[in-house]
Amino acid sequence: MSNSVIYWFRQDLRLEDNPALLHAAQSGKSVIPIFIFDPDDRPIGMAASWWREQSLTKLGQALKKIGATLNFYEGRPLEILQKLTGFYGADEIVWNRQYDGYSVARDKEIKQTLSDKGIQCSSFNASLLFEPWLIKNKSGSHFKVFSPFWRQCMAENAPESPFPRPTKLRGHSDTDPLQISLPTAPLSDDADLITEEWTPGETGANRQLEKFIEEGLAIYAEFRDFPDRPATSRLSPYLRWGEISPRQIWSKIQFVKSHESFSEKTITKFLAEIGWREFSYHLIFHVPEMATQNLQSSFNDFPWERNEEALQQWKEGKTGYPLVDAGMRELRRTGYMHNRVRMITASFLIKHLMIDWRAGEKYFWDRLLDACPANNIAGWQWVAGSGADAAPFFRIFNPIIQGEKFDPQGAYTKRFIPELAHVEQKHLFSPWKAKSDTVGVDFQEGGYPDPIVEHEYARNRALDAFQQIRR
DNA sequence: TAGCATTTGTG
DNA sequence: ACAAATGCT
Repeated sequence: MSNSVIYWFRQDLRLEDNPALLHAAQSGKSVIPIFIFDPDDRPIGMAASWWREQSLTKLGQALKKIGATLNFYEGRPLEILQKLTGFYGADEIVWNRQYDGYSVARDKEIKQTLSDKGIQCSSFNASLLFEPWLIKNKSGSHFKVFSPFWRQCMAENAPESPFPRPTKLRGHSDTDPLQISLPTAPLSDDADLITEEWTPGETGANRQLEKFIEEGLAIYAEFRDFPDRPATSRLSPYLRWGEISPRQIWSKIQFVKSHESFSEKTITKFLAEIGWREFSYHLIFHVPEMATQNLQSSFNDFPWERNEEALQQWKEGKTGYPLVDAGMRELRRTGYMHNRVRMITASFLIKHLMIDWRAGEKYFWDRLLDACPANNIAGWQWVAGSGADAAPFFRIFNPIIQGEKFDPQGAYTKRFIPELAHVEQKHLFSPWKAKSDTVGVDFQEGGYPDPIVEHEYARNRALDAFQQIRR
């Protein structure tokens, strides 16, 4: 009586555009939707855990409405799946693919082991517009540079349309003894702003996309780099857990493009950012070692500084560079950081403090709501210049100029650094110059710090280091 | 193969 | 204007 199918949720916490779930629903079998807390997965941080708990709760409710119950487990997926197929007499397991090294290896082992025992394992693409193995350059290998990669993607057939949400699932009335209840993931007190502007879950994701199209898309190309402007999509945490898919975003944007009057430029620019996400997954799939190793091996000789004190000051937003500190404090309090500021804070850690990008990557991973196994790694390597498009001094951001350029009113900076609320704009990004004036900045013990490193000195030191590792 | 591209800063 | 290296066609 093999008439049930196990649906394994991972990073696809939605019902719509979910090919594996649709496949399960259409099989006619009873569906057992499960989520497994895998102890071998890279541990996620507090904010991300909170998000996942919220999202899983919503998912469970949505599944209930269409007739199925979401079950939770903790342990090695292979063992759990093996036991569950036995318990439920399931002859099939379905899931949507992941692309990082650990997941690929794990899923492959599961597929092999269980297929040998007569369990059919089917996987689907639910989180990318283009499968990484389908995009190749003229010499037949994977792209290492974004622009030609995305150009090639755009030359491919348009991505598939989103799959419809299943309207009814045949549930299963039995329960098994392995189940656990969904662990709660509370937030600490200093993360007070995290819950303010987010609604995790599929409904929240779709609302966020609507909101972005209404309020952000038109000004996206012009203002996406201004952290005080509501011009970015803020879809990253939803994309992280698959509460919305790139296909859904793509299709919605195509619809809007043909029905409303957005400029070609702003739409192209936004879709290219979805493209950067695709590119990150493409890279991590083809070069899984990049999670811990420099893409460019010459970087293995880079003279990184070991400086725990500076690393800590960076983490706490106490470097003395207002825009860097504002970004790091935004991250600490909200679990989010604006994209432009991510590049600036990352650049500061790597170039100004000469601290290994992996230390920064880990901290972002631990703190970000949207910490993504592909984007976080690729983003840090991009800033480090340890990838194929290395261009070191193209990417030593001047934190003072960046502030003046992208936070010209100082609203973003002052929001997260109240100590600087009364500094006049011309000194906001170099407040040490205002010291002699009576501008009301407290530089005393516990007040706003002096720069922990001088910009010009740091820039030259970094350039020398890059010179050292040149072949 | 030579030209193009490449989320910038400095003088 | 110039600071460089690499991938790509």
